[in-house]
Formats: sequence, structure tokens, C-alpha cells
Amino acid sequence: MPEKTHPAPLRLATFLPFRLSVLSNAVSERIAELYDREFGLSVWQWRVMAVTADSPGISATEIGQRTQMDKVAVSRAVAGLIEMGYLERRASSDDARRSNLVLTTAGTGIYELIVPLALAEEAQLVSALSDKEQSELARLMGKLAKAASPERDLW
Amino acid sequence: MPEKTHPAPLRLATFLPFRLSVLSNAVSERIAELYDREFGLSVWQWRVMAVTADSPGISATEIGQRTQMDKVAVSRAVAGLIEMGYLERRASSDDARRSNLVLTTAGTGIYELIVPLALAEEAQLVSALSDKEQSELARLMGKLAKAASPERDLW
DNA sequence: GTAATATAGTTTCATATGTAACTAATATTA
DNA sequence: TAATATTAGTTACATATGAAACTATATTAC
Repeated sequence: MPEKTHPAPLRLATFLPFRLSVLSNAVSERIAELYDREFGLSVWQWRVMAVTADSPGISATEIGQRTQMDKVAVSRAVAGLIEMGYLERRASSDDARRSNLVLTTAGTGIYELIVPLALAEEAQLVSALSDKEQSELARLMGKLAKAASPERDLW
Repeated sequence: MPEKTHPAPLRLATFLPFRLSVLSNAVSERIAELYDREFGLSVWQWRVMAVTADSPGISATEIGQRTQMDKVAVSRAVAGLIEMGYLERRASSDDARRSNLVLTTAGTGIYELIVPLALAEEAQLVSALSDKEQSELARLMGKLAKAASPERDLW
């Protein structure tokens, strides 16, 4: 008489999507502490600031591509930052639909305040790993990202 | 005359919290495709089902601990699953506040349908890595999780 | 040059989520 | 054992989010 077949078990604790999600949240929480609690910025506002600082005059669409945010999220983050006085919209000479975004002086100021704190927090976090382990982790994450989303370049 | 000091630059694309978040989303999306599109389950309902399948009679509080969900999220996921007929609430004999949750026959049915699909998807994803790389990734993630959240055990 | 199509970005609306307040039951302590 | 504090879980409210519709401009096809 045939045995009842046992389906392959699934333990959440070893299931990659779950582990990644929990780890990502735990890491983000620590950094968010900085820009959120200290400066009232959301993750998205923080991302927008980062790419704008890196590429002044960037458009909302480009921001979306670089941050993996959709255009609505970008629009809202930008609106918030402008309201706070950290970001400025400049008319584009060649295309009236797009605008060129730049950090204001105030925006640059708080951005430059946050960056070293964020980098320090990150450094402290990864200091649990050796240099070799750090680069190995980065490499493996890269491979996985490509496997998960071969169509678009994740970063 | 002193040079203007350059603050350490921050490139989003190499910033760990960003990379983790984007990777986690990309991976989750692929699996969510299965339980969401096919069966109309949210991530949280799926997590609740997974731990309940693993531990029939579990309480909402325990579910929260195992899934890293807060009690409100658990409450809502449980309510939804009950409404869909996948989960059943049983009175606890010794403590009238808590209830013992179990999957219904229907719930077990669809859970056992999803599990092999989810595991197959996960397997396909990590097949981009060698066995050695897979276990190395798991190990490094574990170390990082402990560093990010030493107080509570993430998984 | 004009009609049709596509793109940049915003707004609207319905739903999801987090925080705090709440209810009911149990445990503590005096 | 009565009063107080804790715990399990739900509800209410305010805010965040995603999808679709919309506005304005630019591009393409004819």
C-alpha cells in the first residue's frame, strides 16, 4: 500500500524571500532612524536627494530609473522636498514637460550632514563581516539581482 | 590656503540598505506573483499560512514573532484568511484571550498547491549561484542580520 | 501642417498600513 | 479577594501607497 506522499516542507525561516525581506527591513530601519527621526525625510525623499546630489539637474523620470521608484512615488517625494525647501525645480529649456531638479543650499546642507552619518552607520553594520566577506556579499547579491530581474539593471 | 574638503560621496547603487531593499523587492515580486496573482493572497496572509501550516494551533502572537509582523498586521491577515475560508479560529481551553489557529481543509489544499511552486521559483532563482555560494550567502546574511538587530532573533 | 501617438509628470480614488486607543481576559499584589 | 497591571487581540483614525485617469507637451505619421 503506497505511503502518503509528504509535500516538500517550507520553513519560512530558511525561505530566501522572507529572509531578504526581514534583513532589508532591519538594516533600513537603522539608517532610516537617521534621516527620518533627525530630519523628517522618508526613504523616498532620501533616495531622491541622493541621486539629485549626485546628478544635479536630473529629471523625475531619471530619478525613477536610478532609484527603482515609480513616477508617482518620485512625484510625491519631489513635491515634499520642494515644500520643505530642500529641492528646486528648474524649467528645462528644450522640453517643457520635464524639469531639472537641483538641491537648494538648504538641501545640500542637510544632505551633507546626513551622508557621513549614513555611511558610518553602514560601515558599523558591515564591520561584522571581514573585508573579503563584504565584497563576497556584494558579489552574490549582484548575481542574485541579475537572476531575479534580468530585464532591467537593478543597480 | 586650505582646500575645500570633499565630503565622502554616497552612491545609492553601492549603498547596502538600498541594494538590499531593491533586491528584496525584486525577489519577492517573483514569488508574490504565485500566491497573489494565482490565489489572491497578500505577503502577510502567505506568511501566516506558512507558519500555521508548520505549527497548527499557533496563536496570533506567536505568528507575529515568527514572521516579524506586528499584531495588527497579523490580526488583519488572519481575518482575511478566515473570510476566505482558509483559516479557522479555535477557542483556547486555558486562555480565553488567545485563539488557536489552524488551516481549514481548503487552506491546507491551496497551501500545498503553492509550496512546491514557491520552492521551485526559489530554486530557480538561487540556481544562479553554486551550492557553495548559496550557503555562503545564507551565512553572510545571517551575520548581517545579527549585526543589524542583535536584540531579537530575526529567524 | 494636422491628426494620432507617445512621454513627463500630477491628481484622484480606492486600498493598505502604522499608531494609538480600546475591549476582554488573565496575572499580580497587597 | 479586591484593586492594579499585563497580555491577546481588535478597532478607529490618520497617513501612505498603487493603479488609473488626466493635463500638458513633444514626437511621429500622413
